[in-house]
Amino acid sequence: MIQLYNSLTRTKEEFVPIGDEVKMYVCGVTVYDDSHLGHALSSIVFDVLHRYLEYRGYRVRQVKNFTDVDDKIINRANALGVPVEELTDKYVESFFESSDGLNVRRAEVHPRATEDMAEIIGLIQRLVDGGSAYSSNGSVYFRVRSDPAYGKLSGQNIDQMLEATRHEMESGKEDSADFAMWKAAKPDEPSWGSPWGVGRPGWHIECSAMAFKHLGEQIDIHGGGMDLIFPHHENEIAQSEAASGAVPFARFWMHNGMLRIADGQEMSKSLGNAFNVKSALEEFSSDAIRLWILQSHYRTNPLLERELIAAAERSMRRIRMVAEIESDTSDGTGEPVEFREFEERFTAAMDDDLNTPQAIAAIFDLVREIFKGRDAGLDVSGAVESIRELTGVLGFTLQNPPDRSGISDDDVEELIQKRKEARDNKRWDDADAVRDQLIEAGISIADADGKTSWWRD
RNA sequence: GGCGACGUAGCCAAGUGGCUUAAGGCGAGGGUCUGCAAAACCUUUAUUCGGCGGUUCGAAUCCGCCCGUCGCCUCCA
Repeated sequence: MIQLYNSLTRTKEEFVPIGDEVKMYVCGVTVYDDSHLGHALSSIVFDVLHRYLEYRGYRVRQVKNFTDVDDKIINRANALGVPVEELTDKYVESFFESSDGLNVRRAEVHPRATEDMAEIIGLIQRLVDGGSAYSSNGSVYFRVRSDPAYGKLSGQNIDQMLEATRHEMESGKEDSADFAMWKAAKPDEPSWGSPWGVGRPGWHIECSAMAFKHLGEQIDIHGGGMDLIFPHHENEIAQSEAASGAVPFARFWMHNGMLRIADGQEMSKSLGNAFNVKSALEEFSSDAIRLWILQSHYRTNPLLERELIAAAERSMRRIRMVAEIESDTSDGTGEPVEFREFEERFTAAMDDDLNTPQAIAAIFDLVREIFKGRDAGLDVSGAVESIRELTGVLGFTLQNPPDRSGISDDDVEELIQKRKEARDNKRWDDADAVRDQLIEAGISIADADGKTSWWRD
């Protein structure tokens, strides 16, 4: 039984999909810049959920959107003097490059707001017709007080929220708590025709419209960062449920924690301290980044520090080495190493609200068993195969980290051969000189069973 | 002010009433192996879970207070 924490009820609940296929919507990114490790965190968490649900036998249809019309995009495009579409195309592509680099599987659908404009306008129309929204001066607002359940996700009360901050009453709003679903066009902005005049969609409505279009009016899982709980997801719930009458819009609301940066501040784009995914991938393997993230539970706030990713890179080495063992012991003469109990621990941990730290602990315990089994001459092939499968569920590639040494594989092999000759003739000083040369170049070597293995640090 | 999260070894981080006299990883010390290393394995590194009280046969886990850190309250994954 899979249990997931539902932000809506604030408890862990048994996960049972509504239909044959798990319908999962995850809030994607606004495409106006390269993605940073905070986006990577969210992508990796929901990628692992996607993979794990499939591992447990579910079919999954994941939708992850791109917000490609919004103030930040328009401002950035204007600042750069490029057309909005050119900017958004560039960063959609950049997002995919980063995701691919992190071995995040593509969602089944990656819709863009501007491509689903008909559905967005249609949904707004339904809300206007139903009385929960109203148009005013070419804009359309959601009438928040028409929804008695408003605030159920964030635990907020409308009046208390309004007390906290002084709001400029936007002209045309009935109530300052109301939010825009359609914004009347200003000069020089991208705009679309609508029953209320030319304009563009507000932020929240696109997710409701795209979820409806690509998944249906009631979905199993809706995910995103914790920072989206209010107002974004609160508004999505209000709109979606008001339009469809299907309650709840999403059975499970899942929210990943926010990255912490080293000085204790929350990472945020507005602080300008984003750690770019592509530059991280130049330094570390995707596995190291994933391990660093997945060694914390997804609802906590992982600490972003270079040294912690470097530590994860060292940890990955153990797993990679064990995953490469198979050929050495394929004769399988000894007793097989037991691995089922580790798989059971892995599954039990993952079933419990995706407890990846515990699942990873089970993997490391199995790694130790395999090394011990290998040294004792046991048959480790099944256990190694198990390691490959379990690490695959977590999206590890078991590929080496990026090469920063500047030395080719052939050169390394050649030097190792040279060292072997020296060792065969017991010219230890010569052999050690070669080893020092390799270490200097960022290559570590290990002699075992008459063979020398090597890896890049 | 409202809503919420957190404080576990040098560092990261699970565990949330007895199965744990606290997983796993990184780091560090000792040992086995090795020409020497490395890797691997063995072993040591929290009698204790921010502090003080309370509930209980029993608490890191529940309750209260206090100290400290952080997030959200209409930009944000």
